[in-house]
Amino acid sequence: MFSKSTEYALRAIIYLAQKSSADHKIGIAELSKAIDSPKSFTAKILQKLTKGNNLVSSITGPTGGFYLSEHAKKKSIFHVLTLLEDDTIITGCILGLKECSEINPCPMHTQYKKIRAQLLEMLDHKSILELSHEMKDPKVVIHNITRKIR
Amino acid sequence: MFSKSTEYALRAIIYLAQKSSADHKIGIAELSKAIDSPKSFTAKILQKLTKGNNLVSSITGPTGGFYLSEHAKKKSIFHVLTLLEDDTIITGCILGLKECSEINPCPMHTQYKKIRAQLLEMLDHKSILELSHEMKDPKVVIHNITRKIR
DNA sequence: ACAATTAAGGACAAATATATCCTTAATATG
DNA sequence: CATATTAAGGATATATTTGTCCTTAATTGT
Repeated sequence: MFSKSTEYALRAIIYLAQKSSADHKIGIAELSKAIDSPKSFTAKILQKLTKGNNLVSSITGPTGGFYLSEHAKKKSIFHVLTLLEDDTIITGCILGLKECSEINPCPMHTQYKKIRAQLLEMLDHKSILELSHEMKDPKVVIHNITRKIR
Repeated sequence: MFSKSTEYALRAIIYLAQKSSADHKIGIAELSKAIDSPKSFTAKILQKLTKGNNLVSSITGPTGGFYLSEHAKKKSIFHVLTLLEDDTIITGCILGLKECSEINPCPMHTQYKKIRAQLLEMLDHKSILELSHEMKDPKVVIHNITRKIR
């Protein structure tokens, strides 16, 4: 479905939405451990999201780290996807045809467009913050676990 | 959504379902042109689908080529996916978590499982043949076109 | 000013996906 | 049998994704 990069990004963002704020920043060590992702690689991805796209905020030095502004927490998952230029799932043809459209659809177009609409709904309807609230339930996880919490 | 390999495979299969039979085989040249895919690469993918998985049939020599048996045409798109070992879309977590399940769901699990069910329905409900019938409509395309057919 | 801490950024390494080319094997037809 | 045609298969090339490592810059607290 998504690339590893996108998966790590989404997990990171959801974790940051839940745990971080301007006066409680999260270091890459804690973050990558919490979401079970490769540290340096995740750092790169976060860099991308801080750069021009001020989705993620970051501060260097002691007590520094990453956090999401309250404004950023209101953005949708879909918004994050667009920053990583990975929205082919929503805009592209399921068979990879460039010209597939209402006028000249591929054989799966009619069926797939319904699912695509729901995918977009799922990705764009809730904010990152709302989504992170799922994690108030202790059963809900954002990392690969060994023992299951019931 | 799918890898290039899978996209080519699905387009090829749909084309073969429509155009081929045991006594009308399609050569790789015609096929790759018809579905607008790299010839040799597509040949490799078809090889995979002929090997143990007798989904695609092939005959070498003059009048040879690829075709789908009537039995194969009754298989679903999802069946093709499983042969290419690419069914993570159906079985995997949208955030890439290994342990994501009903017991320990990721924050998107509940929403995504509905969409996943519909994806599976789309991929598994119709046969390749039924799907290829869509192409009886001249507007429907399986390749990248330059001029649009209305 | 100094030392410690943390993200930024560059360089590189490894793995995987995508693609091409050439030779070989099979088979139909004259 | 000879020739032409077609897929099979191996070797290799290229691109992209994923991942690591090391140095630099920024910032904090002493």
